[in-house]
Amino acid sequence: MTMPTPTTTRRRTAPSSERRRQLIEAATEVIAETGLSGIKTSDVARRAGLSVGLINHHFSSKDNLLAETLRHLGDELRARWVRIQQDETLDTAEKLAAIVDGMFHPNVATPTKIAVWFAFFGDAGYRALYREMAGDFDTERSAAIEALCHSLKTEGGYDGIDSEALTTTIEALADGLWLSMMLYPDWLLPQEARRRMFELLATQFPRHFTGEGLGVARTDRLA
Amino acid sequence: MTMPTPTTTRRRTAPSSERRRQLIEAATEVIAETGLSGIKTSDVARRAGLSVGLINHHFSSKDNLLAETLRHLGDELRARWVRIQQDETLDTAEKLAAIVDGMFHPNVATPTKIAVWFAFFGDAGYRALYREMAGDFDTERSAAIEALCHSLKTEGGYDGIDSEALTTTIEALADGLWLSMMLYPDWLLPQEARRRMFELLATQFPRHFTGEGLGVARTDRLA
DNA sequence: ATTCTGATTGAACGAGCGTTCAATCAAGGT
DNA sequence: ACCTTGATTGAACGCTCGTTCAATCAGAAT
Repeated sequence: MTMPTPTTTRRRTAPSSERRRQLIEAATEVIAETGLSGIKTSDVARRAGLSVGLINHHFSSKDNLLAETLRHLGDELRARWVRIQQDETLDTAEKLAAIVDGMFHPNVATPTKIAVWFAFFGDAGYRALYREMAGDFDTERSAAIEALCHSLKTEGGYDGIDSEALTTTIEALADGLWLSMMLYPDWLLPQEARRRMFELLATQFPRHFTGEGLGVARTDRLA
Repeated sequence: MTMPTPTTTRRRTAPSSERRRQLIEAATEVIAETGLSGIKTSDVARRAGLSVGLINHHFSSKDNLLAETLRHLGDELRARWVRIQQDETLDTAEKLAAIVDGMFHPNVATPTKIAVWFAFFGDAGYRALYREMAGDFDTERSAAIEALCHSLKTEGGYDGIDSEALTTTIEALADGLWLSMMLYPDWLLPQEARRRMFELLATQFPRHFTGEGLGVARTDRLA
């Protein structure tokens, strides 16, 4: 029935979903390189190897393409997080460790993606969009981390822990480490940043964490 | 000699330095409101109550005005920091506390100013400019904090402190708290953020700090 | 008063860029 | 073969700014 694509010829048409993916990927790279203030539709099109008209055909406007780019980035992070949340085989400390690992995973904490996050954070014109798209996720994740801290406190018999305050600190430290990685990528590597996170956890939950990760010998099972 | 300015009439000319100040202030506000991607010379001029021509007269270009705006913000922070560094009456812990206080001082950690910092961080097109202008200061301050941590470690008899790692953590936490204050200003107030900083210090140097600030009863002497 | 200097204005200009759309093409259905 | 549908192209269009500059003005000096 369906003809196999002619082997050597590059297909000149593709389903909408693939073109959208290509354009979002190109937009991601261009935002990381030129910033939201400098991005041009012609640059994105050239990067994707497609014509400018396709942007408006598949996204109706440049602004919409940017919005979808942000949404795509958020979905990726959310999916990773949901997978952790729903994993019944993980105990409290393991979930917390998995969340932290997720934030500094090589597929997430790439220079390009971090730059795009901060581009949307940093530009007041797009910040409303960010809050609209990521705000719910931020608060959900916040609540989850707080619940985990609280469980660890009661289960582990830790006193004097303020779960809410600690959650703020954990998230802020993660954000700040991301910023450092972006500004001085040669000076702070994701691996090192991850260690700073676990050192913080180790000061609060010394019987569960070390600077390396989980205190109990256990390899990461999560991608 | 010099005529006193006519009392009720608003002066129609002013020295270059004052106009520059006015325009930088207006630019700061407009960047915070519209972002670097949305800023227009006409908006800045209107905000300052002056005409567009003056921007090019006093700054030669929009880009240059933005660069000077960033420089002005940096100078302010630097001045505060230098004053602390040179204050002979402060001991090690006091200096560290003063640096932290400086980062969350009401004149520094305003929503507007934080937004401008992140605007320059976040836009790849201006990030080179940021590094050029603030990079030296960043490394100087980093070195100073590390030296203070190291002193506190030896003077205070604290073991197992990695001054370099701790410095990274301190700075990253501060940056991350700034980000949280910007994204969710109603949820995280500077006062609260400051407390998170001192709680971190208290976990590392418990005989010198509490979550409130310096462990030894002592009011801030630094503005 | 007159002149000189530098500040100030804002309309006009022109480059840059997002968007449109008529024409073309690929591929599947009949 | 022919038709239909949807993808694709990129030149052309028009709007949005950043910049310029001739004209005006304020204030000081002579």
